[in-house]
Amino acid sequence: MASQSRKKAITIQDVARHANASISTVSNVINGKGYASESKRREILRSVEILGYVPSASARNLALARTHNIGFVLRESHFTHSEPFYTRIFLGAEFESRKHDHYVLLATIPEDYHVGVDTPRFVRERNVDGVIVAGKVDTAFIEELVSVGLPFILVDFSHADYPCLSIDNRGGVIEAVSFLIEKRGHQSIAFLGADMTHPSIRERLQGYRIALFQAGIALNEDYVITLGSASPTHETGFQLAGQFFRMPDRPTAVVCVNDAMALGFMRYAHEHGYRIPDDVALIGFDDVDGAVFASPPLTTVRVFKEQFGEMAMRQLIEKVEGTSRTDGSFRYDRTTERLILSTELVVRGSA
Amino acid sequence: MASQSRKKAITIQDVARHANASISTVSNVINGKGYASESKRREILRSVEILGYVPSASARNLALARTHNIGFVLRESHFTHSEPFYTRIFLGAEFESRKHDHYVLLATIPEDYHVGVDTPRFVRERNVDGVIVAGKVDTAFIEELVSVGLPFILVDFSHADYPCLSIDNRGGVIEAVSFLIEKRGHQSIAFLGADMTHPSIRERLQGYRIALFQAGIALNEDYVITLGSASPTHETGFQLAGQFFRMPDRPTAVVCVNDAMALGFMRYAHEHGYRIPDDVALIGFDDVDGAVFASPPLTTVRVFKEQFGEMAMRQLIEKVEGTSRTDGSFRYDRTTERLILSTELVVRGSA
DNA sequence: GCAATTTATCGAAGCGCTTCGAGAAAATCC
DNA sequence: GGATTTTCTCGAAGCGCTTCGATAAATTGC
Repeated sequence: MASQSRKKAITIQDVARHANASISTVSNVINGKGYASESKRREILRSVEILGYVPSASARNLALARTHNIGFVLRESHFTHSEPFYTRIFLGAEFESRKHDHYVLLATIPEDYHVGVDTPRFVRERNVDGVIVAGKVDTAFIEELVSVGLPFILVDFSHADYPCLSIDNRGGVIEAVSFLIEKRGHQSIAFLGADMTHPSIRERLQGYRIALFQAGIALNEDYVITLGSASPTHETGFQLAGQFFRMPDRPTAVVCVNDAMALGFMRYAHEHGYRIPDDVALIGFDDVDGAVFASPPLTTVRVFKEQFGEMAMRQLIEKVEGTSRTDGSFRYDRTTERLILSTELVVRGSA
Repeated sequence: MASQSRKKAITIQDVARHANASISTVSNVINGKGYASESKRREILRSVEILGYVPSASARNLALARTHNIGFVLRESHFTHSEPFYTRIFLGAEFESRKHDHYVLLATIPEDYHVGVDTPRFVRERNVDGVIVAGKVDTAFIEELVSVGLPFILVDFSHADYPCLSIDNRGGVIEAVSFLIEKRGHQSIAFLGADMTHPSIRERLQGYRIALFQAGIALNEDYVITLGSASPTHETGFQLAGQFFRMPDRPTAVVCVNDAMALGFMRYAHEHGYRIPDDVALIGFDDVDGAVFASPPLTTVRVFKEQFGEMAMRQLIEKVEGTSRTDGSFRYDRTTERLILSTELVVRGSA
């Protein structure tokens, strides 16, 4: 039965005794440090093998002041069971961490963060070597990390002063809008958004403006339909859709700031007899799981969420380990330590 | 910048010095053990406050031989990025663990497990207090856990000899089939399945038989359409749908062993002009994310995945902590340490 | 051939915490 | 009031590992 008590494990002591060597020599051999004669080394390794010795993580952590754990922090509201965006970033990070022999510990923090009170346990207990901060969080938290001296990287939340990894929001929307203009011949395109103070969302709006500019289409501010304070949810999309369809001279295409809103928009359209993409072409952003199941399937800007998490983890671990490297899939700007992950336009039925 | 080196943290030493007490007294006060005069206690607590002391997790782990970590193990193939079932169980467990001040470490093991080689790092390094095993895994692994003496609980994989938490597969299917018979008036119902050696799947088939029996409907073995060796995937469902529709005297309703197959079945039906639920009523099992987006939305037996993980975590932590309790949402059988999580029939458009 | 290195090996001092006595002081008992 | 018992406080010994000298033996240099 599994209820039997924990077995007393083999320690380095046992190995030393068995190999007729000192503890320090065993340690050296295991970690490939210092000197050791071939004979001794062999003997020790053999003992390790025979006894099935594996160093205790706890002891090692204490001695080295290093845990091989990475913290992953996001806002409580971002980790609801229904919202898969950050969850998938988390999974990507988790996946990557294992390749590097690290574990990831998860923690959420409230929207209004209070230093000390809300500090994730693992940072207080020094149980992580670094932390990944996902999404928009209270800057107080970030400053706390800085003051504690814990390496970190921000994901999906750009901040001028700190290392961060963000989506190419601007580029993604530019691609979407350009697609509507060039491939689908739209000339009047609306932009639906919410929570307009969020950096990522501002960048998306910028992308919209830039794309129009590049195409030589004058910006009509009426076509930028937003609900500044609300969150960009399904519901908000539904609401703004109402506003959109009541416009006297409405655009022939819509770009939503994210898929949730696009799906809300779509629902409104369905319920009111408008046809997509015939009456209005629609493009979202994120490529959430539901996008492909919508009818018509939603054309959207895909964000590689798992890859996003993986990359963040890789970056962070490199920093923690003190090395630094780059691979082809992202741009690296040494000076500001910012990485930008590119997106991909997924053309489906809605546009 | 975040690249500054780690700050030297406050230790129990510092507190002792500051409070003019011994280390052991500080430790006692903090952990509410032993004796301490009110004055001393107050002074120590004050110092803790002032210095912002938090015990180091690593040191505590080493001293207590306890990590406050729980391992979560599943098969590699079960944690692919696209299959959300176990992922959600994991998330549920993760969520629950945080309530109990535990962290969860994840690991995957290959299908054909080799003791020693494939052993998750955290069990070898004694970095967890217990482990949750999700889904069907090689028994060699389970036996290894037993031999190491690490408490564990199996999730979604019933095994007579070990503590486990499983879905009420039988009951779920019984409810589905009974619904078809009683509420929808079906008299001939097919069962589509695959991987028939899997315990959970066998139980579902059992449920099918029982329900028919209860309704006094004779079992027609031709209506049990299975592909024993294959996995119950979308593709398999599609394939078996072909077989189903070619039957001369085909049933008016189908119960699939899971949603993936049901969805595959549905696709076949669509592509071949059969209408659901008019030509054939369809019920799945699992209630995956995509079920609600199908057209028509899939009627299915919902499994509360997050809750599943939560419950497993709670059970395990209780065991680890040495306590034991029950709450109303599940049946508890002391003797075999088995929990069965009930399901819920979600009636949507497909039946 | 003898000083200067390099190589081997080990003991001991931490890392930061818990816990087990032991010694004092205070409270309780008849 | 002296013997017990209870309360208080602390030093010291771990937990299992790394690492810093120290010592000794083997190599090297000229």
